Order: sequence, then C-alpha cells, then structure tokens
Amino acid sequence: MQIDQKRPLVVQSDFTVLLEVRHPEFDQVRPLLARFADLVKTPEHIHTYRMSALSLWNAAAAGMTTSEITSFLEEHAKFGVPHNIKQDIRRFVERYGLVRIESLGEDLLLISDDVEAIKEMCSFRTLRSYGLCQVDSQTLRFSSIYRGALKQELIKLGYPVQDLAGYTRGEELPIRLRGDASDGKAFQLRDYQTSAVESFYREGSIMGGSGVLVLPCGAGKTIIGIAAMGKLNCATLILTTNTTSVNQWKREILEKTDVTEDMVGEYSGMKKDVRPITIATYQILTYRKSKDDLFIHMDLFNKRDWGLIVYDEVHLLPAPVFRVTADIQATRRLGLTATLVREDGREEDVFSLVGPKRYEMPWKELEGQGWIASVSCTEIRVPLLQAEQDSYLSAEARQKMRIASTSKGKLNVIKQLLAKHKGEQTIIIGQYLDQLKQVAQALGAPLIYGQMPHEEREELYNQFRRGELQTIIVSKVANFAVDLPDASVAIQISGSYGSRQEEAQRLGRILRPKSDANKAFFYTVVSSDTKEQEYALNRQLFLIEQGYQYRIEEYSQAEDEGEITAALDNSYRSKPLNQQSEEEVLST
DNA sequence: GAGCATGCAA
DNA sequence: GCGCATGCATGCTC
Repeated sequence: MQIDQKRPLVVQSDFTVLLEVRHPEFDQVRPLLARFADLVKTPEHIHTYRMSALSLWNAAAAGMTTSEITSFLEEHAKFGVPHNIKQDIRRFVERYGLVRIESLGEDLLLISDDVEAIKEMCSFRTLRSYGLCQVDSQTLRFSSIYRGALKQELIKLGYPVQDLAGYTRGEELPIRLRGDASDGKAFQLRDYQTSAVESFYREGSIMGGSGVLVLPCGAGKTIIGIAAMGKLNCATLILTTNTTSVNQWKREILEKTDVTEDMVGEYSGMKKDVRPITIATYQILTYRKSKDDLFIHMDLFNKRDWGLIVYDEVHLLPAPVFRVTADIQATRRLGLTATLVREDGREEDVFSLVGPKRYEMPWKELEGQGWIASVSCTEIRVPLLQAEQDSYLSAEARQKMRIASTSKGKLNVIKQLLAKHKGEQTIIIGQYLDQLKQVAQALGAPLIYGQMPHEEREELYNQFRRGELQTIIVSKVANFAVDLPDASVAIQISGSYGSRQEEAQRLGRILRPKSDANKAFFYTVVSSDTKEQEYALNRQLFLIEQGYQYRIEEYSQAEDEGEITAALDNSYRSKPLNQQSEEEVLST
C-alpha cells in the first residue's frame, strides 16, 4: 500500500470516503468524487462521502467504469484503497447490466451471462408470483406485464436490471424546433443541453429512451424536454407539479416549436383536455374521492398512445404514480430534476421505473461557463435575545425550532444586509407568517403569501422586475412559484427543518446570470447554538455537495446602530476568526 | 357556467 | 415532524 500524506482522500473500509476541505486539490477532486458517492456530513475540516449501491449503479448507468473509480480513488487516497473496497466497488458497478431485459415476441426475457445470477433468481421466493420460466441456464422468460414490478423487486434484491426491451413509437406527431426560424424566435440549444438530450436518446440506439437528467435550477430543463420531444416526434404526456408550471410548459412549447395551439392540451382541475401534447399536474392523477377509492384520473396514461412521458421534478413524483408507471414500461420516459434526493427515500423506484441517471450537470460547472450567476453563500449566526433564551431553554423540543427561527434578533441583521446591498434587488424568504408579517412591517416592504390573490402577486412581481420595488418578502409561495422574479440577493430568515431541496430552490432564485459582475449573494440567518443552527447544516448538504461553500459569521448585537454596521462590514473584509479554513479554501 | 368560498388530501 | 401552500372537487350565487 502506498502512503502519501499529501493526498486529500481517506478511503475507509466502511464505504465512506473522507475529503480534506483545506487541501489544495479539493476543488479538483470533489466533483469527481460526487459522481459516484453521496455527501453525508460536512464538519469544518473534513467532508464525509459515502458510496452506496445506488450511487455506484447510477454512476455505472451514466457510463463510469470500475477502473475509472478505483484508479481515481487510488490516485488521491492518502493510505491507499482497502482491498475489500476495491472488490466491492467492482462487484456493485458490474451488477448494473449483469442482468438485462430483452424482448421476445409478446414476452420478455431476463438474461445474464452469469449463470449463478440466474440460479439465484430462481431461488428468490419474492419472485415466484411473476411466473418466471426457465428457458436455459442463462435465460428466464416472463410476461411483459411484470416488466416494471420485476425491475422494482430485483433492485431490492441487489440486481439493478438493464432494460433493453425497447419501446413503442407511440402516436406520431411532427414536432419541429425553431432552430433556424427567421422570425426572431430562433433559439440554439447550449452544448450541455444537447449532450443531455443525447444521453437520453440517440437515434438508432436501443439503449436510450428512459432515464433521468439532473440539471441545476436555471439550466433550461423545459428546453431539454422540448428538445427530446423534437427528436422523438410523438404524442407526449408531460407531468408537472403545479398549474403555473403547466402554463409555462405550454408557453415554451408554443414558443420554441412549430406545434400549434390546438395540439396542446391541459389536464388539470380547471380543464380536462387530452391532446397530442398534454400537460397535467401530479395532483390530478392522485385525486380520489376517499382513501380507499380509485384514482379516477389515472387512466390519462392510457387515454392516448403516448410515445413519451416527461416527469418534471421527478424527485417529487407521488407514490401512486409509481404504480402506474410500472405498468407502462414500454413507453419512453424522461425524468427531469435538480436533485435526485427524495425526502422519502424512494430513489430506487425512480431508478427502476423512470430510469437511471443518464446525465448530470454540476452547478459549479454551469457557473464556470457563465450560464448561471456565481453565488456567495453566508450563514450568519445571531444569538437569541435574553428573553428568548429563557423560553427557548424551557420549551419542548418541538417548540424550540420555532422560537429559534423567529428570533427578533434577526431583524437587525436583515437591516444591515439591506443597507449593505442597497440598490440591489433583494428577496427575503421565510417560513412563519407571523415572523414575515413583522419583518414586512418593520421594513415597509410588501409580503407575498398564500392568501394573496394571484393577480395581486403578479402586480408586485412586476413592480419588482421593473425595479420600482427593491425588496419583497415571500413566504413558502417561493417554493412553488415558478414565476417569482429573479433577484441578486436572497436572505433566508427561516426554513423548514432539514430540507435540502428547499435550500437549493431558494438559492436557485438568484442564479439567473447578472449583467455586470455576474455575482449574487445568498444569506441564511440562523440563531446561534440552537436546533435551528443544526438543521441549517443539514439543509446546506446538497449545495455543499454541488461545490458551494458557506462562510460563517457570528453576529453580535450591539447597542449602537453604527457599531453594528462597522462590526458586520468589517467581517466581510477580514477573515472571521472561526472560519480561516473556509477562507483559505476559497482562495485556492 | 363563471366566480367564489370551503373542505380535504398529501 | 411542523406550518404553510397548493390543487381539486363541490356547492352556492347570480
């Protein structure tokens, strides 16, 4: 074993990989590591990643090989790579594709070059009900109705099946992208958008046709979906999270393709139009009169001969939709998301039913190419006020979070930040209405929340866009509103527990490229030494995994306003005492 | 049958 | 494991 203390990684035999944050190779090593391992912990000096079966399978599906992974680890590990880890990586990576599904007339075949794998499958009790029937030592035959369910079951048993059984064409529908239009509506796919579409589907290749593309907010997921439609030229069902997004898909399809309005239908609470291109919400699919009733709108999947189903924000796909998706495995499926992480842990179902990850664009890479703004993230820790301190300590666990999140001490920080970023469009985002109302009153800025009619919201958004309003305060509407205007400063004053998605989405609000220095600022204000501070760390995991660094600043309440300004301003220029390491990392 | 308020689900 | 926003259906009014 080669020992080289100068290297940044420690590969441990429990499948975790430690990465030294202050190491000069950090920025170079991190994105590669993230391709096959998940970030799990981020204490100050060392980040812990863990390889899992699924993270390795997704890497394999995206084209990574065993030797790429092990030689990368060997090259950067201080103490080498334990022998058993190398073996296990090989075992997992090779599991993807070890068993594949191919078609044979009406039926399907499970095929493996590994005779032992087939033997093992015959012995699994849970597979009995699928009527697997042995053809020869390497082949099992089964009915195509079990295509989805079987894949779901097999991944649980450690066999991520490669599905090569192909797809139906679906009803034909010519869709031409306005790539060369002379009427000013022309647009060009960016290079990464082209690669993304091609890794989903390439003409003549049997492999493509189902899978997930992972792209940051603001990378143009809709456009990629539309480009895929343009390749396949077939009736398409698009599923998305809310009605605003339904409208947005429709608008973009009409704008970017030659498809006419009568070809595009909306299937939602308001309208039930099934057209060659139909856009629906997940919610209408999962509607039922009572708990043990039928999902009456689920037959939308069979209302037409769809050639493609697009799952927008696939990480939010509701459980009942998985069930139907298992039955339509012969239809091409495209999942789009900014994060494969589901808060309910059903990532394996996404893998087997929608498809494996085909493409991932790291946020930092997009930033490097200038497609999104570069964001500096700062966590500002504010001590609780004396009175809050007491009630915090005596409060029940479940109340603690609320007390910490809504601390009155945050107001001063907000004011300081607004002063610091005077003249920049700023969004303040929070979770508790009481708190937001107080902040709105103190700042004299409008609060946009659920009860406000959409018309009124739109008016405020427009004023903000025109620059007539410089600051707006938004509640959880920000988590859903696709039409929220862009800003260059976001201040998060409270959020829901450890939601990584929420944090990512909020940062997404300031990613649109800026005209001048292309720089944006994300602040998260938390009460120091509280539950909130712990949760804040959790929330940041995903973005840290994407390469963002949070600077941490301790804020102390001073008596005199002027003093506060000085204290805060100063800390941006000099190194905060407790964060020298972060600072050094940034400069490497 | 549009426009609104209400209750419910996840 | 909380608080909030959403979307859907229904039932009322004119």
